[in-house]
Amino acid sequence: MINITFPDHSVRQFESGVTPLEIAKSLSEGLARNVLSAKVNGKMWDAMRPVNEDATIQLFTWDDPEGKATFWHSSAHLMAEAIEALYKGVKFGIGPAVDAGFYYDIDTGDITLTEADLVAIEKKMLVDVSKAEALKYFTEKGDEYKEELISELEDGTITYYKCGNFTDLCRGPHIPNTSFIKAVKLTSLAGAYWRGDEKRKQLTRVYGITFPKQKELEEYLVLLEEAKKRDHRKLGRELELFMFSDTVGKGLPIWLPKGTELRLRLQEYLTKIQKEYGYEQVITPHIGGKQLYVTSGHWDHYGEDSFRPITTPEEGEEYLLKPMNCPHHCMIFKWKPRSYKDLPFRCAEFGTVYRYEQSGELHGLTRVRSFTQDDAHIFCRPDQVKEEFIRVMEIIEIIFKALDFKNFEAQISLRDPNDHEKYVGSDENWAKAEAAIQEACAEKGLPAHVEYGEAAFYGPKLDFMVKDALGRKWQLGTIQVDYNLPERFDLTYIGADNEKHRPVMVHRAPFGSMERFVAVLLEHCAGEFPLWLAPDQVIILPVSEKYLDFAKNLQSYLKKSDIRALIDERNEKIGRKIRDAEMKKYPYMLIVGEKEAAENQVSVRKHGQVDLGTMPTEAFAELIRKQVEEEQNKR
RNA sequence: GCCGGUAUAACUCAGUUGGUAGAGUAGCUGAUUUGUAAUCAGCCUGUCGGCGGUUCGAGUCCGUCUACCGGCUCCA
Repeated sequence: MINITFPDHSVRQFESGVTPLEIAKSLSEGLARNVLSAKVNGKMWDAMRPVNEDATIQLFTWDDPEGKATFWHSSAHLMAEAIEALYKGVKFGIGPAVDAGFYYDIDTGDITLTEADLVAIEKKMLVDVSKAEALKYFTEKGDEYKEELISELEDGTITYYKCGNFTDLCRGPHIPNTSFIKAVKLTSLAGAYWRGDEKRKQLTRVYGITFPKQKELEEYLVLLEEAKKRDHRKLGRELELFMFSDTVGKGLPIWLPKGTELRLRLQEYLTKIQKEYGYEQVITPHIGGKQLYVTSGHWDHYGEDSFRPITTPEEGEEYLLKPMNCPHHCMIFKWKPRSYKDLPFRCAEFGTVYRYEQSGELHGLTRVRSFTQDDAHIFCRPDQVKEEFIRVMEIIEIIFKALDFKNFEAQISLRDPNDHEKYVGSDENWAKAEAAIQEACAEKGLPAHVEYGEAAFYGPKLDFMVKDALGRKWQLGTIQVDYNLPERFDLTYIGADNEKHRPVMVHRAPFGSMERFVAVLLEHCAGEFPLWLAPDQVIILPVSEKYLDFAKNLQSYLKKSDIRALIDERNEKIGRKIRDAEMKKYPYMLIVGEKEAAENQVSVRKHGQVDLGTMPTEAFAELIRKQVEEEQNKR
């Protein structure tokens, strides 16, 4: 007999060799019907795999993320089996579960899969299946991808699965029976490099998702449609915030008047906070001499993947569109001798930069070739680094709070421990910089996960990652500790000992870029901006043309009170004006007719709500002022 | 850059097996003067993404380029 410990710490005895499924059955028939996989002593486990020793056990169903992962992983195998049956001679790479569904990377040889094939595969998948074992199979079959994976596994740890006629090398676990899978949707086809290496062969990746009930698939598809409605590219056009033009060039966003209004509000807000935090604003040119980037190391690292240098016609001098602001700011630091008493020097700029992003990477406002960073560089003494770092974290905290960004992930981006070639600077400096970030996070109590290989070439970063409407992760805010650029630019300050010392740089951008931030903000609020940011805060709706004069007086009064108001002057009925104003998501509607004009009042209607009643115009202006103040002070 | 897909009016989309393009919305004009989510009538709108080819004839078939969409790779 063995002792099985459950998550509630209760212990029960079972025969050695008992399976999780049998354990579930002893608890309840219903549970047994729904168990997909288990965790035994911390290891993922098949529901039908015997347990031979004392163990703690967790049982997973569709309601657990682990259960879903098992379900989808098995679905990937089911799909592979269907593909193998339909297309002879295809070879299989990997087929894992992902956040929403699964994929399988496949070498299809001479065959090109198209979307029509996906339907055929879906059908085939829902026919039959079972499970068993085998191994030399892959060599005999000549599947070099699986062979490579096998060769890296320790002997005795290899498990593999057979699914109908399809046999796979796999760590499992799998669901007890593929009849659990009742609904299949293969969602997309894509190329994917084998093992993520661009130099190796590109396989065909098939994405899909499955469910235990047809209804759940339908609900998922509806949810997807809803998410697409929040797409910032769609909302950006509908709300007239920004545009692109093939003639201007791809990846070069153009901010329309309403989008500019929104962006300026964000910039104003951050500028105010930065003043409180001792920043000084600067402005630098959009181009810089090539030598600047040779010195910084950027030319070495990105020169080939940048816009080509601009040259002067007579002298042939080379200038680069600036891809970042730090070298310019270093020159500002160098401009005059600095004393230890002057530090930290916090140099801020909304700096527009230009980067040659691969054409396939461009994506709405989130990945562009020209964007404006809410950039700043803090030049400080080594003993000030941690405090300065924490003060930047505070600024990011204030901003994320003001905008209700709750679901961000903090990521500590460190060097790739296996590839120091990619980075500049001494190990000693890197160690200091990486330690500073980790200490600051610990001190601030910020939960952050470490990601290796994600550092900038000159230093480690703390990145704030946020997901968009479709679950894609984007880096917004970033703070970077840099011991290297001060050395490369030979920056110095005079210390209390009257000797020269090397300052440390902190690069930071709370929004990241105005473009990406606005994109993610748009998707988060689905275009319903908080009042303080809305390009148009109030729309005045005259009941008929007779009240246009009153509406115009009201508008100029509101504008004097620093409230952004417009008038729907169309010759339409009030119901129509309200409907259109609702669809444009204006935060407030003011309905004015005979009664209001006579008494200098306004009837207030808030977006998404009903009639809020009538109030004097002064009272309304005060209400707006108060709400804006509250929204900006959620510290 | 790579793989797959898409491209028809300002927007959202129809357009059979090749026979020279249509709807709704928006816009414009007029009537109506409106009280909390669509008033009515009329009018206008296109190099069918560009270029080339097949054909008596191409929005439709083929090639190519461009842009966009979904991924991969990259992201100072």
